[in-house]
Amino acid sequence: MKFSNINLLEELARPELAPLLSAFHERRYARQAIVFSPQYDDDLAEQETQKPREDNFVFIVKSGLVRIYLSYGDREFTIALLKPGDLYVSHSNAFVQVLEDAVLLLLDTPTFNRCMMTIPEFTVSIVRVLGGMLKSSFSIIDGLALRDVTVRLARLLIDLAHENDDNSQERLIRLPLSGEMLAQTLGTSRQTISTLLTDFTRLGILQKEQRGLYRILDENRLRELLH
Amino acid sequence: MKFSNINLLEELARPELAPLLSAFHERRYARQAIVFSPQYDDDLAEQETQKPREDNFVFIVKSGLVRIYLSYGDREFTIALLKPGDLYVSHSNAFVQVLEDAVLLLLDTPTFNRCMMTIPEFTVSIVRVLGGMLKSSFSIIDGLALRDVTVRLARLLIDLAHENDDNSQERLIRLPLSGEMLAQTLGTSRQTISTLLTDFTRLGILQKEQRGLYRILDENRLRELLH
DNA sequence: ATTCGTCTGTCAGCTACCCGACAAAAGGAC
DNA sequence: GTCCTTTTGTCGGGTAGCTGACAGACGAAT
Repeated sequence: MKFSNINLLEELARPELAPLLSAFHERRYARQAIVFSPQYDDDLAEQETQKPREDNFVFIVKSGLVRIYLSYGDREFTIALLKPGDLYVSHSNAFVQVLEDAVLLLLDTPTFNRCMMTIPEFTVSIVRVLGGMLKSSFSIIDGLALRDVTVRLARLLIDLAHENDDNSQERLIRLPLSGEMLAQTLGTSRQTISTLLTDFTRLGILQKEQRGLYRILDENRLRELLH
Repeated sequence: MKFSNINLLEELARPELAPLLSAFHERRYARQAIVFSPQYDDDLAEQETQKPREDNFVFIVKSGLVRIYLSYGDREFTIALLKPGDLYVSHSNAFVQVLEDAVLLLLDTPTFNRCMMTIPEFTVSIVRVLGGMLKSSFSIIDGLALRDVTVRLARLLIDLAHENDDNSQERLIRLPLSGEMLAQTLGTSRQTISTLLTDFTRLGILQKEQRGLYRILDENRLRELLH
């Protein structure tokens, strides 16, 4: 769901990275805007013989919410949601969409490559971000290949509960997306998410406060679902 | 299946990277050896509060075949097979196992971090490798979340056919793993792989030459299965 | 307050694939 | 050649989850 804990806005606020920050171009996008749409080719084997893409890009979310997702026909799978401070490096055929009005700091590829050679601190940050993206991707693969939807949903709920640590006494979870969008994040259908949330409620693990807002009544039992 | 096209052995052969090459320690492993076994904790939410792992590591495969995989109970999912020249940076709870006697060039974390700050060429190579790993991971996620097993197998076969470009007239595919291991790479069961290979054979797409060796009779029809 | 569009819960039929099991085939060791 | 282990192909029953559909709930706009 989220790629990395590194806040690039804080990193770029450091004085030695000031020239780098000035190289980014600020751009505004309205909600639902598709920032990046890959030239998707179903024939994956041909990718090896294609020229390297010249329109790779890097951006940092300054404000808003951005979704990284894969798409095939009418099916979509959300890989990550990016919040302010998050950086994304495009290396694949993933779509980029703004879910809430956003401001992005964009960096063109030649500048990106030059900065990597001349500003080691930046490059190390990029490595850390890529490492976080990789770890998150492995976790997604683990969920899809080795677990079932119940575990994936339980994981999401626990993650969300911990993101709202200021509500730690209440254990309230505000689902950041509609059921349909959550389903796309967990690789399942909206109906299954609805069914499972109802199951968790009947089991006394959750209590629905209102649409999209749940209270965790028994976190230990939620954690038991992880096994 | 494979992470990146970058051959680090060739990269490290460049004169300016000689000090870096000398920092690697050479280590031998017998087939089946587990090189790295994570302290796997089922409770993923706790990972945010854990100390950073001190035993992250980097290695380059000098010879042999190495498998990167995830494991849960008796289920396993293979993320990648590394061949000579491939580099792996551990950032997650993946296992590392030697499938064929291997020689690895290992780099400890402090040296790794120091070299990243002092040798920009190395850092850029790391970024490119991580980018390749990420792209490959996205492709795996795409296959697991948005496609079915037929597509995943067809992709694998096409990839393998293109890796053996020296046999381009023959379109012979030597499966590098047993049916069971292939199933673990595609997130399915051995029986399903067997059934699908038989289906492809009955459809006139493949012809079985011997165990583990197939000829592609109709590559266009194999590619049609990708849609 | 009303209307409309989106979201949600539920249902029943369907399906892609799993799983345990067994027999046959294949390859390697002796 | 024999023996043993691993691999492979096949079968039939079972299941996690999908899918289309419908009605109700909810929130925003007017």
